[in-house]
Amino acid sequence: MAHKPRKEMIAETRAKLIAAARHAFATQGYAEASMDDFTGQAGLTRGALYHHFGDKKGLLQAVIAEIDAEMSDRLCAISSRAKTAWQGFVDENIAYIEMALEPEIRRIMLLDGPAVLGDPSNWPNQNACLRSMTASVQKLIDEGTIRHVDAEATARLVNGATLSAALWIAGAEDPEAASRKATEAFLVMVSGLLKETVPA
Amino acid sequence: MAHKPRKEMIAETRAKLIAAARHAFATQGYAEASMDDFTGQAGLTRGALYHHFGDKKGLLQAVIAEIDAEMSDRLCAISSRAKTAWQGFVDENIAYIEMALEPEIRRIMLLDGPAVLGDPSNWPNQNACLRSMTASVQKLIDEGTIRHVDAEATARLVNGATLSAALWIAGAEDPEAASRKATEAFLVMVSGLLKETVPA
DNA sequence: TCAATTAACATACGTGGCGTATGCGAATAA
DNA sequence: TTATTCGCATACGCCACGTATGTTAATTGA
Repeated sequence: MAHKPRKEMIAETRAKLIAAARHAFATQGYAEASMDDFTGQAGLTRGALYHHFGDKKGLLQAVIAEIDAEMSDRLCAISSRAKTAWQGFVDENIAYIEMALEPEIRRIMLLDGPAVLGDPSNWPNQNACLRSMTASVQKLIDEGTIRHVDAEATARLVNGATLSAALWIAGAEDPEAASRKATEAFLVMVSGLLKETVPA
Repeated sequence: MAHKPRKEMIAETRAKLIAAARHAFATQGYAEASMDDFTGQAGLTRGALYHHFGDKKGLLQAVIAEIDAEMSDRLCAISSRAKTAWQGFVDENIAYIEMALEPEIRRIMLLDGPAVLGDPSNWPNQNACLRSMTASVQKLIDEGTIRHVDAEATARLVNGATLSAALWIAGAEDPEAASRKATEAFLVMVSGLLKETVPA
């Protein structure tokens, strides 16, 4: 049985650490996740972790970068399927709410991430989600669908609204009902961005 | 020099612990704040802390309850000064953004609080801010100023938007400009809630 | 009024988690 | 071949948290 090439082994180690940490962070939370525990479950030790990621925060950054990329992919796929840019914008935000309902994303991206690394807007090379959302808004401005507002500020506002809605729904006694209410209220609110009355 | 009555001594101990923790949490963050350190600075030990608050989380809850009450007071004062309910609603949200720019509130209420205690909407007897915001929205619905949306969902959405805006502004290279952009975009967005075109 | 109990803390102890320093084998470079 | 770097494991010390155990003063109750 031939051994794998060295480069592959290293990449595999990194991947195993990220996967183990991702699972531990999602289920127990960042603070409660013991590095000894989840490195052990990956068949490694903290030595490998410190070598590759520097410290616990560094590993969290790597986990966040991975999840962020996945979220961005999913959002892009959704908005690209829409017939109009506006519908794509709306779909993207509804999808964001649904993603934020997934425990892993809520825990890591919305709760622990900001607390440990600071606000997402200061994360250097990730938050592809925000960039994608900003691009969508800019597109709507350029094609004249919505009013001439600042794209980045609007993207942040809308994103914060959906995020907050998701947290609310997740904790609600009746998530189904909360989801419907939130979606409806969201559509009404963002209709203020439109130049003319909402077409749909 | 007569000693103070017993009840007062106890209340004083609690107040000293909360004040010391509040300062430590705000400046160093919840995770980095050592209980030995800030109880010592208050002239006490961890024994007093565990007796009164159970554990570190319990103390954080007390700190959050205090700050939440202060924020609620400030917001109520602002909205009550406004000429119309809509103007009060807008003022309240602008004020919320400004409050969220204060490092103490950002750190404790917006970053560490949710990470440690879970989302604010699940906090039992606090988040008076949210209740006050919900009441404002309900009032606007009742008087026919805004469309018939769910008050709580709308309050959450709007609050999340302002929160996100504040975090963005705080981390922006040019906070002044960011603040102006965010405020303008906010006004445009929430105008979607109005039944008729924005009066101001 | 005088035990007995409880409240309000302080002290002491054990444990676990983190970071760093060190070691070691394998791969690469010289 | 030797030297050096790389990839990881092992070993150590420290600090912080939680708990168990005092200790003193106030309160109860008979």
